[in-house]
Formats: sequence, structure tokens, C-alpha cells
Amino acid sequence: MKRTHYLDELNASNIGEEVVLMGWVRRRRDHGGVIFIDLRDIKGLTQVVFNPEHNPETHAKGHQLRNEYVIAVRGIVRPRPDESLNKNLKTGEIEIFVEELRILNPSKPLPFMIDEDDNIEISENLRLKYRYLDLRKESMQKKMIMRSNVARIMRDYLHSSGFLEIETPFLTKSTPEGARDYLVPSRVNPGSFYALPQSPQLFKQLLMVSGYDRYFQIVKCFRDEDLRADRQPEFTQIDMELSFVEPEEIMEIMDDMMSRIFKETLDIDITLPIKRLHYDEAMAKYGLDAPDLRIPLELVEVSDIFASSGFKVFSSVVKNGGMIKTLKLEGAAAKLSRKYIDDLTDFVRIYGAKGLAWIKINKDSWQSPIVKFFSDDEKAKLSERVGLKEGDIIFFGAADTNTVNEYMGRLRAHIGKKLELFDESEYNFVWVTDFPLMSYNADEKRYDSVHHPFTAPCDEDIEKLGSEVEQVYSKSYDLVLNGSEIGGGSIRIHSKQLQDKIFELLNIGEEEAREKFGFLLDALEYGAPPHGGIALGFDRLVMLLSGADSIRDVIAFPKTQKAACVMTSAPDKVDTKQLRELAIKLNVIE
RNA sequence: GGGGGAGUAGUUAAGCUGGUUAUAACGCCGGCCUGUCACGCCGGAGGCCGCGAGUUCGAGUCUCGUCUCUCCCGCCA
Repeated sequence: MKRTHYLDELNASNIGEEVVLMGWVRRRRDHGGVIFIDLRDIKGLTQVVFNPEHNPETHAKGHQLRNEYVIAVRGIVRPRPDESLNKNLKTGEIEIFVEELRILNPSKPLPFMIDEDDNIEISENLRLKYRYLDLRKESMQKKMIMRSNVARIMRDYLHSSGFLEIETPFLTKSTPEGARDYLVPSRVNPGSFYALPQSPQLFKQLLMVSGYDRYFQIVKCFRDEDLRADRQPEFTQIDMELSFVEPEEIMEIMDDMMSRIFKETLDIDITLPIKRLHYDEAMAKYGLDAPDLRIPLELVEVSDIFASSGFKVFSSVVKNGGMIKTLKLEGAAAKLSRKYIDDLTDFVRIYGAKGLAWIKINKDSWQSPIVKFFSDDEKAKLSERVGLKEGDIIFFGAADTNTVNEYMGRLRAHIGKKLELFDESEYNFVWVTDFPLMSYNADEKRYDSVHHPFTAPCDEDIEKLGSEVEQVYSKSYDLVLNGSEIGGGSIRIHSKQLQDKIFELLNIGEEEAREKFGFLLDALEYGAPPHGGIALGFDRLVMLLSGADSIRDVIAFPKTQKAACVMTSAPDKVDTKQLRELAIKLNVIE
């Protein structure tokens, strides 16, 4: 028998045709007499009917069917009786009267039901152990289809925009900085290791030197760091690099591509161009470099007001170069109980806050544990700066700049969600641009790249590389969707001299630079064009598009939080023979 | 490395301040049922209460340890 139709294709126009359908038994409704089977495949659902009057032989065989049996049926498309039409089903006008049934494969009862009730969440461990069954669920199939569609849209778009898809190696060289590498031992070169790429960064830059002009790749990247709801050790990037471009051109291409993806997958129109926000403004107003702009709250700095305050907690912070920022919630004073504020205090402690001061603006007085330390002048200035009205509540963050921004930024996002201050179904994009080039690493007594060591500084800041390194901005841009960074990139350095200078600031010695990046430094001297690029987190993007709570839900075979696969039980021990071939001796205490 | 949550039939859960035979729903098995689509009705099977110690006359319940899953901090150029 050869399948003639998928299970979403038949309707009233097919009545009378003989068809052959194949799929899984989603559910049987055995009335003793007539038997109804919902037959399911990747496309949809069609009801097939075993009727003892129509065909006693197949009807008898139909009694054997159980959930998830794989079957083939040959039968006639019949109209359903008027009272039995199912409007919720695409194929609900018709049903198949079975002439012949073949059981292609029976199925044991499943460890969990495929025909899911969305309210029942099967333990993730079990889902992952039987991932092939979990993926059979309609909700998972929808996500995988969405993922495939997004990849297709991107490929189509990039090909039509002159990009070439070029593969780069997975077995490559370990590089310093960045994430921990996954290592692969070399049998042919005992004692030497490949590293799996954290990104194809250097290869794509070299392709620009080779003159390919526009490159892209949908590519796996590997980082051996601890996992999160949105982080997997192997994940997929849409990686791109372009020659002879400035940031604006790259952002325009991304704007265009994103708007197509959202139009074609969710039928949502993105307002173009996507808003551009300078890094400094993002940090000032939102405290985070990936702000969720759907939340209608902004932080306000008040350090100057309390610089010489009698309230030592504040004034000493300012004296030590720290910062005081406020977050105001209009009219929320009555809504927030003492318990609620205590919970918020616990929340900000996670991010290094020592406490969370607050003031409720009541009708006759300011209610607060700290306001008694404020002078009238300070109160007046505060009220004016923040725009306080009766019924408002404000929170204060006071600490070193990084800590304040971190926890007040998180607090803003946290409160925004908890108090439902915005429409969660909205999609809000923003570009955050011009990140600092480097930040000082006090532990290591050197500078670290904020993006990566190949990022170009802004032209007007290059002079400052000598003395005011932290005042140097970079030609960088991150794409942020609803408070999640979904991509980032930069214009790269194409001058050997400048690259040398950067390595020097990063405390990567000439010899080490030579050893680790010699091939890049050489390449820069053979006619490297100005170039830049971007990489998008494909899994995260699909996660946001499909409304998944976890990156694991948009990856067919993901790892658990301990970076294991419970289906295959990888990672696993290997034979001593294999280890010997690789010249590896284990030093693990059993 | 650290902090929180979870682990009880195949599944999802209930099981209070420790107490006699550990419940329910769905699923599974058997029977009945000719228009269902979460079919219905009747009956049945199914448990190392994650694992290991301890406290106790007695532990699913309390204590400690341990494993697994999960959320977060650190980490993730």
C-alpha cells in the first residue's frame, strides 16, 4: 500500500475517493459496534471508522488496535452525519470507512501520554529519557516546525542578500579568554587536543580576508559552562560576517531579516527601524545592557542629592565613587505590603544588594525606615527629581556602580513582571550600541574585552587607548528582544598595529598572541578589508517566537542541567583501549 | 563552588501535628456498548513512598547523608 494523503488533507471535496492513510492511533473509541480511531501524523488528524455492517472482517481486526499503534488503512472518504460534524478539526467534515487495515507496528503502553493535557507537566527527566516520544507530541512538533521555518526564512533571506554559506571546522584550536573549551584529544598527535569552537569568530574574519564579502552559517557552538534555562553547552548561532560595512548597515540587514521572520512565522509587523539605544543610556535608565523596554519604568540617579547627606549609608557610597539610583512605582504604595517589600529585598540580595531602602508617600507623611535621616532640602530635591506624588513608592539602590545597576535593573524587570505593568504578548526589539571596549579586571590586574578582543574601538576614541581605556567605546551592537540578548556583533579590527595594541592592553604578550592568534595577525597584513558581523542565538530566538519557557523545548535532543543526555547516557566512560590510543591516563577517584 | 524547589502506582497529584490495609484521576487489563471525538457503564491489576543511615514501640511523614531533575548566583570573550 502506498500512502495517498497526509492526515490534514481530506475534506468534503474528496468524498467517495478511495484513499490510503498511514499514521499513529491517537485515540480509539470502541463502541463494541462501531469503532472510531483518531489517526495522527505530523500534519494532522483524520477520523477512521470501523463499521461491522460495512466490513465485518476489518471491524474485528480493529478491536486489536491500541494507542500509538502504527497502522495503514485503505478506505473510502465518507461525509459525516450532520450531527457528527467536528468543527474543531480541519478534516471534521469527513471520515474514512475502512476496507483494509494493516498494523504496521504495535506499541507498548507509553510511559506518558502523547495526547497531552497542557495542564499536566510530565517530569522533564522522563520526557528526556523518552525524548523520541516527547517529540511526538503536537506541541513539540510545532516548535520543531517553527525552528525549521525560521532557519529556512533566514537562509532564503541571506542567500538573496548575497551571503554565501560556508562551513568552518569543529575540530579547531583552543583559544584563551572566553568560555571554557570542550576538548577533543588527538590520536594521531598524542598529548595534543583540538577544541570545539565557542564560535567561528576567527574563521569568518579570515573568510573576509579571502574576499568572500558576505558569509553566513547556521552553526553549532560549544561552551563548557554551567547551564541555565536559556543556556546549553552546544547551541546554534546564525553567524554572519560582512566586508566594507559600518554598524548601521549590519543593523539594517538584521532589522529587515527580523521583520520577515516575525511576519512569516507569527504574522506580526515589527516597527522598523528597530530602536537604537546607546549603551550608556541603557545602563542609566534601565541598569542592564539588555533592557526590556516593555516595562514602563526608568531608574533615576540621585547620587548628587545625597553626596553630603547626614545619612551616612548614602553619602559614604557616593564618596567611594558609588551611585544611588531610585525606582519609582506610581500609586503602588498601598499595594505593596511589608512582606512584599521584604521579598523584594531578598530578591535584590541575590545580585549583591545589602538591602533595599524605600519610601511610601502617604497623604500626610513619608513612611520609611530611612527618611528620618534626610534633610528637608534633600527631601525637596528628591521629590522634584523623581516627581513624587501621594501614593507613590520609591526604592533606593546604593552601592558601587556595577552592583547598583545590576540589582536595580533586575528589580525593575522583576517588579514589572510581578505587577503586570505591561503586555507580555508584545514583542519589543532594541539595539544596544557602543558598548565599552574594555573593563578593568581587578582580580587579574588587567583589562578584559567586553565583547571580544577583535572588536574595533570607535574611531574618535582610539587616542584614549593609552590613558583612559575605560572611556573607549566600541563599534558594537547587541540585539535585545523583550529583555533577552538574542544577538551581538561588532566591527572588527583590520589593522595589525591596532590588534597588537589591544592584545597588549589585555595583557596577552607578544609571544602568546603569536602562538594563539598568529594566523590572524598574519592575515591582517595581507590586505584584510574592513569588516564586521554579528551572531544571533538561534535557539533563544525560536524560544521567544514559540513561547517556550526553556531552551530545551526548542532543541530536539538537549542536555540536562548537568550537561548530560539521559536518553543516551552521554557523557559516559570509555574503554581503556580507547584511552590508551589517545595517550590519556585518568586521574579520577572512583 | 553556593542558595532555593521537586522526587509517593505507568503518569499527574493527595497523604495534616509520626499510628493500623498508602488514596484519587488518567492510563493499562477484562467485560458490556452501533455515531463517538476527553465516548459511556461495570470490574480488575498495578507501590523498594528516589537511595542509604539514624531517631522512635512505630517513619511516606522527623533528622542527617546521598543521587537525579529543575530555578537562580558565580561562570558564560
